[in-house]
Amino acid sequence: MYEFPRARRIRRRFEFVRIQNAPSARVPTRHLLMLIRPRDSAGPARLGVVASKKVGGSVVRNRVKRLVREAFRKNPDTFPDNLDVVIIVRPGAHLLPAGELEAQVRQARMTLHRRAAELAARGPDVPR
RNA sequence: GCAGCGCGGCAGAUGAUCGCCGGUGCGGGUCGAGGAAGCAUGGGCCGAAUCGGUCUCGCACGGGAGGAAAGUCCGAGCUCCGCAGGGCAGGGUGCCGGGUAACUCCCGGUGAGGGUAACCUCGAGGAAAGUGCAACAGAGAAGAGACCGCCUGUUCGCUCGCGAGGGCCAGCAGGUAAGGGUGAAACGGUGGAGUAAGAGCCCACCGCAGUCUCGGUGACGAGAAUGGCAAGGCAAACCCCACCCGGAGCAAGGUCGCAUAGGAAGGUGCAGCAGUGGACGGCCGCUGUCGGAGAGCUGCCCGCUCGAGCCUUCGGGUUGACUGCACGAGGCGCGUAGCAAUGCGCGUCCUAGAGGAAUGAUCGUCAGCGCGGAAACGGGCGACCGCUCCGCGCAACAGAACUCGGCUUACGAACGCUGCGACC
RNA sequence: CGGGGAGUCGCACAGUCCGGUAGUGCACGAGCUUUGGGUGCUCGUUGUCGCGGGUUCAAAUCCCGCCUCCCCGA
Repeated sequence: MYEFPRARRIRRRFEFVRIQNAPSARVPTRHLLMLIRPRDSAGPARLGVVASKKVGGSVVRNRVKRLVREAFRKNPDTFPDNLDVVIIVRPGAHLLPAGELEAQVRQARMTLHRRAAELAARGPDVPR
C-alpha cells in the first residue's frame, strides 16, 4: 500500500525542466514549494524533489529529500492521480522537529485536490 | 581542578512495523529461438516440451557509506593517444640510512631551532663556478670606509711663564677601526699585554678553517696538533650539482541502438617534366624526378616519414542501453625477521555498486557522557570516591560516483603522558 | 565526477614575472566658477591587498595550507 517504486518518480532532466518552467499550478507551504502539472499518461501521481545548495551540504540535502519522499509515500491520498509533482525544498527545512514536514504536506491536501479538479475541468494540456 | 602534549583504536547496540537499491533462487507474464504430437497433403495450418533474453509482478534468502567517503595537493594502477634517433628547453625533488608498486609519503638517526616539561618544528645540497639584489638611514654596504673622536707632525693666532717650555682655537699633512653614531647587517668575540694613539701585531680562552687520528654503512661526532682571520647575508633571486619526469583522463575507452549527411561562409595552397599502359590524340591510371602548402613525430629545433589539400567560424543530429565496475599493491588472525616503517610464511573470509542518484522513517529497550538531587550500602585516618535510583540535557564532522597508497582540512567521547595549583 | 581561472579603496581595473613608494578612472567630500543646478577647474578622503603560516632585514609580490566565486566538458 505505502510504496514508492521507480514508476512513481520523475527521473528525466527534461521532465524536471518542463514542470519547473511551465507548472500548471503552484502550492506553497512554509518550507516547501510544490509545482504540479498533468501527467502525459494516466496513473498515480509522480514525485520529484529538488534541493539546491542553499539548503545545505550533501548530507542535509539527502536527508531532507528522504523526509519529503517519506511524507509522499505515507500519504498517497494527498496527491491526486494523473499528476506530476515537483517539490522544491526551501532552506531551513532540515531544522524542523520530527513529523513537522509531513504535517505541512498533509495541510496542502485540500489545495492540491481543488487545483487538480480545476485542471481536469479546464481540459488537458493547458499550461498556465 | 586548570593548562598543555601525544598516539593508535572506536564512531552507539538491539527489536518491531513500513519503505529504498542491487544480488541469488523459485514462480507468473512478455519476446525470441525451437520444433513434438495432430490436421491437411507436392509449397501449408496449429503450435507442446526445452533453452535464452528482457522488463515487469509476487515470494523467500542473505547484503547495503566513511575515518575522513571531503579538499583534489602529491604518487600509482587502468585506458586511449604518441613512441627510428639526437639536441635544447620545461617541471619536480634536495641532511643520512632504510621502507615501498610509487611518492612532495612513512620509519629510524644526524644537525639546527623552540618549550620549565611531556614533546614539537625544519624547502636542512652548493655563496672559495659565475651573474645579480640590499629601499631608507649612514662617512662607509663587500675584499669598503675617517663624520665625530683619539694620536703625531706642522703653520698662523691667542694665552700662561723671568725662562726652558706648556695650554687653547683654527687650517694643513699623516697615523688609527679601540669609542660614539646609522642600520636588519659595519670585515671574528671577551680579557690582557703592547703603543704616540691603536690594531690577531702578540698572548689566554671561545669561535672559525683546512689537516691528521679514532668511532660510525653514512649524515656526523670526539680528540690532537697547526694556521692566524682569509672565506659576510640572500639560492622559497637567476643559477650550479645530483637524481627523477611523454600527454591526457572512467564524461578515459569499448560494444550495440537511434538520428543527421557529406551542408554553408571565409582564409590559404597546389600539378609541372619524363617514361610507360589503355591501338593513337584528348582524357585516365602507374612509375621516377623537380617543386611543394600542410600533416605526423602532443613544448621547440635538427632530422625523418607522408604529401593535395589544410585551417577557422557557423549550421545540423543523437542527448539512450550495456560494458569498463569491483578478487584487490584486499581484509582478519597467528607465526617469524626487524628498534621501527615494513617484509616473508601459513590459515581464513568475500565485504556497497547508485545513476534527479539507494543504504531511510517511526516507536520502544539497553548502554555512553554531562548537570542537579536523594535515603541506604561499600572503600579510605581524611578531603572525598564508587555503586544504585530519579529528573533534565547532549550525542560531533559528515554521504561512495573507476580503484588503491599518502598528505591536508573538519570533528565527538574515551585513553596515556607532562607541568602548575588547591585540599587531605 | 574531472579539468581550468580569479580574489587589491564603494565599483571597474593596474601593480605580482624581476620583493622596499600600493596607483588610474568613476564615485564620494571640500573649495572656486554660476542667480541656482549641471558642466569645468583645483585640492582631498578611502585599502586586514580573501584568510592563516613560512622564507627574507623587508612580502600585494616568493613558497605552503585553507576559504569564496566564476568558467569549461561526452
